[in-house]
Amino acid sequence: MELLQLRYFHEVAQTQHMTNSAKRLGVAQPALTQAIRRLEGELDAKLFERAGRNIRLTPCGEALEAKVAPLLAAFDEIPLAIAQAKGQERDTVRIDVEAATSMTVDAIAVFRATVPQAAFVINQANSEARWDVRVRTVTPGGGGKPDARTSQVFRERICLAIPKEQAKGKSVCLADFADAPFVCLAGTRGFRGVCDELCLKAGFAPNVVFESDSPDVVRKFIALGLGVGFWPERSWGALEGSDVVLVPIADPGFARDIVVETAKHPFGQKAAEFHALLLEFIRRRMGEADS
Amino acid sequence: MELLQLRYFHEVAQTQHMTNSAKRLGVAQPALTQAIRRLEGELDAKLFERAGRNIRLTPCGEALEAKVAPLLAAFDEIPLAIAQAKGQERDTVRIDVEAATSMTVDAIAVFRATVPQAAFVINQANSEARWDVRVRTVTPGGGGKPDARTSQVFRERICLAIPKEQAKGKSVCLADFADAPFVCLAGTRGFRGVCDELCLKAGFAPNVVFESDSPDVVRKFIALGLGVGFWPERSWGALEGSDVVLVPIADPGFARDIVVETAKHPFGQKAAEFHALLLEFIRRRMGEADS
DNA sequence: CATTATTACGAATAACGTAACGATG
DNA sequence: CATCGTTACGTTATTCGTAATAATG
Repeated sequence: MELLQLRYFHEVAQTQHMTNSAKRLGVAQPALTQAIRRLEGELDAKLFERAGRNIRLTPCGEALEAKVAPLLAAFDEIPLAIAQAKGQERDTVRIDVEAATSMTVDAIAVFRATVPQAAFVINQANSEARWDVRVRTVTPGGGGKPDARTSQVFRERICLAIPKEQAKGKSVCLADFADAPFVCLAGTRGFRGVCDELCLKAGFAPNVVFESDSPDVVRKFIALGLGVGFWPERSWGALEGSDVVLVPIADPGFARDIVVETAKHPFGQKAAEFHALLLEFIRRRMGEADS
Repeated sequence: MELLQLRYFHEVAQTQHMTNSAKRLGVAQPALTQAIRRLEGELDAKLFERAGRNIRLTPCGEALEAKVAPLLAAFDEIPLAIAQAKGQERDTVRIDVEAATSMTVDAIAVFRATVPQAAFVINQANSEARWDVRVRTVTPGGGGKPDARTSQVFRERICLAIPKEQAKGKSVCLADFADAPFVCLAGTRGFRGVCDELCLKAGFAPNVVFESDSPDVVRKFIALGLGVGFWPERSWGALEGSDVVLVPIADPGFARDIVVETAKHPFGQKAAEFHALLLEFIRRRMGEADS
């Protein structure tokens, strides 16, 4: 049961005339007859019957025509739908955000104010899905391979958020917090993964008393003084609560790289524009930039 | 854009895996790749893109899948729909009724009481449409060719309906009604055609003062005594009104044949049963039967 | 006898399968 | 190096078109 046969059938069902339909279809009459015959054989039902010199739909043929007509119309819409999808895609930006979420959504808000017709599809660390722009975080020296893709790296220090009264100098040593309660993000990738990796290198094992997969919750716990926690210097914004301060860590290597990647080949015009804006946006907020 | 290509595409879109899909489809992997490539070429859009070792739907591919999936499901229903139509047709009787309408519908009522699941499709003298049973009327000797099809003929006299006081004998001569007002059916086929033909043969020209395409209206006019009119002896039933009588016509040839035909080949079981009942029904009402 | 649908047969097109290749983790 | 997708090429199968045949009014 091929699509061409059904198109032929539909045409003949409308005109109830082989010769005329053959002309309109641009094929020879025998080809039409054969195609109809094949269809009848596959469906095991007579679709037309002779009525004098002409032919006429059988009841089965009428049933088939009722089924087929709307389907063929739907098929003819497919190329249009594809073209629309292709056109729409030019204004769609697909983002895979694994870090720096708040900065990214802020950038999106700014972008949409400038380009209202832009559409966004945002996944969180779902590497299966397609993405035009991706924001990840890696350890500075570590396995973070910048990849063959165009990428841009911003480095920032990882600080420790501690109660104000414990802040004695310009920086702190982790060893002083061997027994302190830690509040951490949950999960293995992103910021948590970087912190775990760095602690491992420094030979330090934080006493994690509370975890959450929401940075906002972690922020609140730290702000309430319930524990200390790692905190990126800038990208997460200032900590609320006046009795908590952010101090650099004296131990070496406590920093992270935020990597902004763009898909290799095909990404729409608006994705490129957004990428440029996102880089500028992050650069301004971070105050420092490295490639 | 062939149906097979779309089936292949649908399968691959679901698994996002060429090799597995090829196995499930029972074709070689290269054939799958080629089919997808052809489809992409026709639609002028990339449908899949490489994601590492595997492949992934592009946005256009997702749009196509959304369009195609329900259509393929609908196509798979076609054979079932045809089978249903074929089965249902066994209990459907298609009738083309050009004469003896009241008797036919009475027969249908009787038949349905016996076989409730039977369905009827009734057209009035629409020879284009398909019919299993056909009821026509022809002049006895005339061009009415009983056809190669199985047919059954019932002959009845055509009488004249006249006011009772004018009825002087057992029959009347048309010449006596040369100036009488006639009430006739409109149209050229059926009973009217037979009457016109017979009058022409008899060298008689009725003075038609009123025509209607509805036998019921004609019946009323005659019953009210507004004119005289031709009336089949039995098949239209008795005339209402006690001051009108039905008298035979002395002029020769005033009769009509009611022809019941059955379609040559394919008509369902119930159509055959109804045909038998209709013949018996008419035979009983007419009192006389000829083949 | 003119028109319409069907059958027969040769030719062209397109799909498939095997094998070799390229890419990727 | 093992797996997956792609390209190359020879083979097979299906479909189409021309011509001849049958049926119908």
